[in-house]
Amino acid sequence: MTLKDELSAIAGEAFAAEGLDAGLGAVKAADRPDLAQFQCNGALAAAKAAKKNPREIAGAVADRLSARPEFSEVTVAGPGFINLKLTPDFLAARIDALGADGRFGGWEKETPEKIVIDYGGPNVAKPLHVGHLRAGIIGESLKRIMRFAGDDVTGDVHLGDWGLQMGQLISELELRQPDLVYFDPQAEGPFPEEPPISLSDLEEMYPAASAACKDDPARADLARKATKALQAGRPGYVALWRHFVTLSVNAMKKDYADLEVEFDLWKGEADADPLIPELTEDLKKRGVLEESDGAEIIRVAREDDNKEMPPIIFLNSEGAVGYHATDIATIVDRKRALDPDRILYVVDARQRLHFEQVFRAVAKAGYFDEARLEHLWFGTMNGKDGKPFKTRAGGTLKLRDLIETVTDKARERLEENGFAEGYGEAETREVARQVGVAALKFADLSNPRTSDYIFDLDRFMAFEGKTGPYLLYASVRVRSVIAKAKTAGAGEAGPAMLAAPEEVDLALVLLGFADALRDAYAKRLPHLLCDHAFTLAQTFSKFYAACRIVDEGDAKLRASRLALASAVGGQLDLILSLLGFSAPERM
RNA sequence: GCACCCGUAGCUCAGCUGGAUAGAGCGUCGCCCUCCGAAGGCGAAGGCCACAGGUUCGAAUCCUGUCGGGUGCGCCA
Repeated sequence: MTLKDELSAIAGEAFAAEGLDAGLGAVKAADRPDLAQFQCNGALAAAKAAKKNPREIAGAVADRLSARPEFSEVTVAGPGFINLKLTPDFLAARIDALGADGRFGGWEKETPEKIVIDYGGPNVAKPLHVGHLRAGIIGESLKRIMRFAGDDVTGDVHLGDWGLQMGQLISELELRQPDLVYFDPQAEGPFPEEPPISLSDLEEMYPAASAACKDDPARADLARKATKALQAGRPGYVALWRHFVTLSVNAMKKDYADLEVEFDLWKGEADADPLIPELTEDLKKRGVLEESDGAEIIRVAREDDNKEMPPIIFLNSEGAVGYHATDIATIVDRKRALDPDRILYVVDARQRLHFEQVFRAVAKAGYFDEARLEHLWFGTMNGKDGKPFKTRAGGTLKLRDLIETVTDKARERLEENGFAEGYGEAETREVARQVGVAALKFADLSNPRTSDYIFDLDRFMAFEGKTGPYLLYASVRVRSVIAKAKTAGAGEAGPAMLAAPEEVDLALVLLGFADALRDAYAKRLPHLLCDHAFTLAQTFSKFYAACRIVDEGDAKLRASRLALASAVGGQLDLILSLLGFSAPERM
């Protein structure tokens, strides 16, 4: 139970005792911190429903709350706000409990679920670029948040490895090097272990093939035919396809590792392909598949739709599958392999219609409960001009280059501050990566998931204010002061004694973690956790500036402040890990 | 054309299951290191919440309309 839940329950009892709905007791953080710590606006709603004077109701409820031991002050203000302040003893007891809790006050789910989270979705043959950032970063954080809350979570990268783009690549190589053994229709293998091309060849071929297909229908037809042949299992094509996937995945793994994005499964569209024949039969049997213009489609429009809802093309007129079909088959595959309660998709907002279609189709077929499939769409990333992000040269920025830029910038900053002196090259490099990645990830995560946002490298690399490095700096400082206390013989942490306003504020923020985590979980919005982390770091900095710790003369006060600092350190580091990055030992 | 997302401080954005003086970071202007790490802290200036109606005791928040920006809409993913 979170602190606000607890206070809401107490206020709810008071409303109930007045013969009113207990739900009116909802307590929230005060809008006016100068007047209160928490407030309850239930009397206003109650008055509206009962046509009574809100101040009268608020007064009656406030009288009951004043009798409770938790509050030091209960007042009615304005049209009927009930303002609440907790006693220092109550807060201190909660802080003591939080300090003894290995979860640092973190919320825990009552009934855990088994969840598959599908994020990443990188395309084989295309290097990771900034467009892949958000899915990886947001998905990773949601995965960690859910896991911490108690869910059994499996993260799957879900590679784009089976669509037309594979046929485009195969046909492209066939046009360039028709003599390769892979293109002999009779060849059965075995085929060479070594790929016939390099990663950079692959990266160059894809845009070329894609552009060629766009301009030339005959060329596009070759690609479609190759796609179909691949999907039908032509040995040379399959062998070549494996090379493409391997080359590409190896490069991706390094990029994701540097970003601290980790997948449990490296499955792709192709892994669901074997289910297609069976599903085609089954869908026909269930009467959801129908023939139209030579393709096999599933109609997903509904009576009450207020917009056009095009059908899904399950098999195109060539008999090949696209991503609608593989997404449906993947759901069936996951159900069989893992039987999850829920499947979450962290994918660009532009795919909203697609997922709506897929979810409707699996519901129509009875494969999965539509309400347990969630498309957690995120906003598009734009450049400073508000248009989709491009480099100055007009191309896409590779993730690899971005990681390097960010690391170099962090390193410059470390050197300015004299960090590099006395530390080895390896440590300096790793710290620079951590700082850079924290800047990058926090900049992304601190925007609400659903908002579009402007990708501004200069702004992300400014390490002042509400940034990842600010959080890291706070964490490092907490650790540093605790270490100093130890070497100075300042004693151990002890029971909380909250006297200074900075101490009370810090205690309130620490106790707000459960609410922040629960909200971030429930809404699948990591930025709510970012906000809490920033507030925590900021409130700690104020406390740190106002209250001496190591050289505080009063031993009990010193022990209390050490306890506060160590709770901040623990909670902050925990949150950083839930966001998907971590603080270095020093910076 | 239809549907969806959005328009809040000079900039980038929170706040949107209606409630008290609309918040943060950056930028600007001041102040604070003989004091546990100044990537820090303190303070100031800065807003007819796109516009117009409506509902309400009360609207940035809900409803309608207008203007402006973005996205999606059967054989790409």
